[in-house]
Amino acid sequence: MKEKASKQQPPRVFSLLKLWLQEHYLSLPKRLQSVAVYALHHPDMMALNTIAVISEQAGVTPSTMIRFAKSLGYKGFSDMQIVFQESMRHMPQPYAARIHDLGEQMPGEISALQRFAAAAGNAINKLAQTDDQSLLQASRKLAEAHTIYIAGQGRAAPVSTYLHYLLIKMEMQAVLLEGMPVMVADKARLIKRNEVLLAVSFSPYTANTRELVDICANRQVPVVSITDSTLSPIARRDAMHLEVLEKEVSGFRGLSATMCLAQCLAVEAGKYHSNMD
Amino acid sequence: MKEKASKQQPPRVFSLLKLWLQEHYLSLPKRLQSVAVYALHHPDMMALNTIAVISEQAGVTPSTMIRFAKSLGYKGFSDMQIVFQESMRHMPQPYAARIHDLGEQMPGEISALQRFAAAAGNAINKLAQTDDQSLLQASRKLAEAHTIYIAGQGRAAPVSTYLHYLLIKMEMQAVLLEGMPVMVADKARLIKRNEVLLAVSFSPYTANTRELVDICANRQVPVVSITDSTLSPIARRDAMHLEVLEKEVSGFRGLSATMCLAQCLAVEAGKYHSNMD
DNA sequence: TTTTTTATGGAACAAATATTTCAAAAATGA
DNA sequence: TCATTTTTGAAATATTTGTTCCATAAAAAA
Repeated sequence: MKEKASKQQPPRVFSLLKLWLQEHYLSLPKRLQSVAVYALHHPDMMALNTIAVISEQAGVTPSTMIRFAKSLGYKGFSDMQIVFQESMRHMPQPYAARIHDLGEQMPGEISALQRFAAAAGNAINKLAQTDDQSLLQASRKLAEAHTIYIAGQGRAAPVSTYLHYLLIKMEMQAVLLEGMPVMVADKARLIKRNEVLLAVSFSPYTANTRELVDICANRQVPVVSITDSTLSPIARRDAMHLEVLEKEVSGFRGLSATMCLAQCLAVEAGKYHSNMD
Repeated sequence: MKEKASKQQPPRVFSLLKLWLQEHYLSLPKRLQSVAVYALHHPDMMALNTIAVISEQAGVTPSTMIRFAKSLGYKGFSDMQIVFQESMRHMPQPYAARIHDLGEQMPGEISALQRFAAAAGNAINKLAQTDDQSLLQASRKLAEAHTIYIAGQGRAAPVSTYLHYLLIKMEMQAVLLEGMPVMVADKARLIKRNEVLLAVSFSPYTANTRELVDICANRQVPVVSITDSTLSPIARRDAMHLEVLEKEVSGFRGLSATMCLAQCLAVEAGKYHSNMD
């Protein structure tokens, strides 16, 4: 080994790397210092680009970049880059990072509750970052409708139950479509154009809910949907769709972010509605 | 050019790419469809990893990955990956930090969605900080029961629906107590001591659910409850109660943290249960 | 100053990664 | 059904990218 690598294990999380740099900054060679400054100021570059462009941006040679990584104890540049990449992955999701750090401190067991909570928090954060436009449009659509018919089965059932509860509380006309598939389909055929279907469906998309959407779309009844992907067969048929994606934990997807979205949709709709009278 | 690349310029921002996929999804070959699904569900992977690991995760061959990129009109995979990377770079977390803050409601123009998301995030954070002990005890209690009877009305209804869904999926015997109050009370009187009542109730506590708890407690049937306060009349009667408190936004309490707790409870119970057979 | 150590940049090298090619399989249409 | 087109996976290839090596320059110690 030529490079005087620090004997200790290199930091595997960005927050620790930062700390290390702050401490040892002064004792680093000139070029390595400028790399350190650059790395702390442009972590996204460090995560996403190749040595060639990073070193060029930082004003050093590729060799220096690798020396930098090795002087921290990493196996090479690529090894260090992983740390930056992970930090990006978690950046918009502070919960995951926290859990990750927690795991370092107490390598034993992270409680199930915390894993679930982290996943829920992530999903909610992602949701908060999405654009409101479609949400506002959708809620206006609901507010304008004479009656709102709500459909959703399986994992989506709790969501439709909640939407129904909220809309009723907001003094809006809402009907929960439940019961035998055939009867529900018949009911759906009676929905008028000044009413609206609010469909909730997640992968794997229940044929039943899909059918309802088709029925309404064909009859030019407005459809608002909540799904987990723009690729869902539901989303493709309607004008207005809202998207939430929950991560799987222990084989099950949560509903935390979805419920948040539902609440927001219903309350916004209620606001519009009350302003109309 | 072998690949029938779409003649138009490929989308250079992620949001447009999403739109494009949504439109053309159906006309894509099978494998390309699965790549599309994967790409939309794991944009971070697409941005940070190499073809080899991405394609492996997505369950396709590297070739398919490149074909996918080309079919969108990109020069190759790398060209497309840039779009994913950019989307990561620009993913600001304007309110993610704020979500973390407790109870701080900044004035100015914060969208409704973000206010709701913040409240949900707070509730989940609080939940994650609570002790697991009672959760673990409760889930064990559920796992040991022959049948789980679930009760919850009004705002609690979506929670019981979800719990029912989850427990059934975990291959446990679960019955949702719904319908006319009188009949439900009659059913409750038939619950045996080796079964359990899982009651969900929030303030203002519905007389109905409270009655069920009383019936069971008097007959020495175990009761597990989810409520929003240890002072709730439900909690006082049973041995095992779990607490979640959601903050009110625009006059309505959310259910995000509650759903998270429900999921955790059910999955943990399922784990115990499957270990018992 | 001279000697020794350390730091630096560029070129050669090795490893990995993306891309292309081609034959086989599947799907489609007659 | 058979012929034709499209789709697919595996291997070969080309390219990019990271790493190592070494000569030179700078700094530190003598």
